[in-house]
Amino acid sequence: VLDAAEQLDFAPNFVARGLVAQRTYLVGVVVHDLVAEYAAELARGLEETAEENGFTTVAFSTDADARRELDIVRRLRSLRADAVVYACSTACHGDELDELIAQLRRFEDAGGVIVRLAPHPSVGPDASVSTRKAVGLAVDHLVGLGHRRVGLVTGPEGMDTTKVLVHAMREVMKARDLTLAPELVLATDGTVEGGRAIATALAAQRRRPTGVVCADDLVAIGVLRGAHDAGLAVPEHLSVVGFYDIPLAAYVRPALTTVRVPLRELGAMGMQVAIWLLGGGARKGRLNLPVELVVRESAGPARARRAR
Amino acid sequence: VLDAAEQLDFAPNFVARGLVAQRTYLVGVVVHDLVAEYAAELARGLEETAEENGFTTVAFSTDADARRELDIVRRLRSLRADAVVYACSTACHGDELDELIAQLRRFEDAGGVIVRLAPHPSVGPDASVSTRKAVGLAVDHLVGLGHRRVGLVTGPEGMDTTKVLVHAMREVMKARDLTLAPELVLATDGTVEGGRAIATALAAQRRRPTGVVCADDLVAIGVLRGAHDAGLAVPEHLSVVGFYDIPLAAYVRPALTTVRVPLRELGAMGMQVAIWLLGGGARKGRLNLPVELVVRESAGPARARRAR
DNA sequence: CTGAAAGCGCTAACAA
DNA sequence: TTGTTAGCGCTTTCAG
Repeated sequence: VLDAAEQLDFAPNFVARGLVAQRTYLVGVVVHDLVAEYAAELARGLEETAEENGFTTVAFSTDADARRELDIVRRLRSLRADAVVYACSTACHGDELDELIAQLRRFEDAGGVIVRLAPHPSVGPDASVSTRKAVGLAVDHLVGLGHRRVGLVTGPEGMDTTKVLVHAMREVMKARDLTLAPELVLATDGTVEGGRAIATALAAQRRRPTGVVCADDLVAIGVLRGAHDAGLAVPEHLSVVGFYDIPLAAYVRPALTTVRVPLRELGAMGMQVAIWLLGGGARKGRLNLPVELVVRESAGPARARRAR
Repeated sequence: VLDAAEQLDFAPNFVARGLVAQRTYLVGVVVHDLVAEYAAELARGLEETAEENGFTTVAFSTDADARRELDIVRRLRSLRADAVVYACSTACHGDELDELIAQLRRFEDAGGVIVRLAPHPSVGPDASVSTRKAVGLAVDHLVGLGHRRVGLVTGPEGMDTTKVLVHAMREVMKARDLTLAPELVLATDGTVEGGRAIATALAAQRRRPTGVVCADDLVAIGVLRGAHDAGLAVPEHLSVVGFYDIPLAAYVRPALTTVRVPLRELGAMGMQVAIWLLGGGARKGRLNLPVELVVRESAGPARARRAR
């Protein structure tokens, strides 16, 4: 019998197995946008360790849209995914947030495991990096280069990640006897285009920062482009520091100085936590992965600017 | 009863439904690397229309590795995915290719649907763009700018996509009374770094092309960087044309002149074909989506070069 | 038109 | 050890 099975190259039906075992070996991965390189890196890290452990990942993009986000949890519930790992913060507010929390609770009540790689409503991440440390690295680099007026280019206002970032930046600046004036917090929609637009706006400003740290490398690349188009030389007139160190960061011009986040490892970590929890393990405290400054070309010494 | 269900926000068990319906509503998506922006765009296109039709996509990256590729088909068979759409050509050769074909046949024998968005062993794609037309657009642009020695930067040798590309280029050049000399076919591993490396090599060459068309935008961005580092100005000393028009193409410097492929639409198309086939529809001929040249900054007029 | 029963492919518990 | 059976949550069929 077994020989026959082998000969036919029999592949056991995971669906049926899942039905009886009450385990589908499916784990959902939710990101804002799979097209963003850092999200894809994270997804790959998740996929790799999932695969090594017999799990299959199913990725969903929310597009930072609350409705989509809600739909996704429903689908995950329908699929009876064993776990879901959130690689992005939520876009839900008010009623939608309540709804999301309710759905998530139902998911957990049904035995589902949730792990967070980003801040989520009233819950910190299970694994992440210290935003404070990362921002500290960026600011120290800039300050070391003589910058005193340093700004922060953020993603969408209202997102938890943005709030955490702004807060960390404020703290870090304060610790260095610098202040993050309100006009130094530059909000964007979190896209490359948003970065480009903010750089254009910056170029027209009289008292602009001499250096900025960006919420992520994509936005930073947009800033690079916008600055160039507006005749603002990087790093001579504006220093920019990115976040994540995506594969392309070393290839743009000027090459991006950025704070490296070990995205693959973070994904791997997240999946390990999910598997551990699925195996009945207790939730441990937050795991922090190390960050590291990667010095390239986009940040340089501050130059005295004369009044126009 | 229904009221109670609604109140409990009941989510039907897709797994169980799949068991009886012999439909899992799962469709596999296989790409070389989800981190590559064009692959992610394609995946998003697939995901979107899948979702609209009640299907869920499960993405897998092969890393252009034959073993992984084989594993993926097995998993897909185990999962009883309704369909699989190949967004990349195969990395299998010889025995592995035979094995792959056998696995694929078993998948189909079990009622699975396969759709191809890239050339596959002895089978053309179900939906794609005309490589010839795309290459023609690129070459015509370069020729129109006065280039006569134009090279081709390819992905890995041996891949079907590479073969198709080289063949198309040869045809196109011939039709313009130009020849694609062997030394004008520059093979890379298909990564950004590969592009950078080839540009470095090019810079050291005496009789190098004045313009190159690249297998994809990522490689092209690598070329941009490598050329710059080697003191080769783009487009003054070297014109480069990319392929796909990924979101970042407009933001690198110089902004990439490229042949736009409607990746989202292609993904949507692919999923529609899969759904059509799943519904018992007959396989139609190959669907071709339009390509379009996007002129930006990386290709410029050819300049007479004096012998060194 | 509503309600009971059979069965999808597997696993786990039990019987031989 | 090996073989049999019940049942996972649904859908579909058939009887009421």
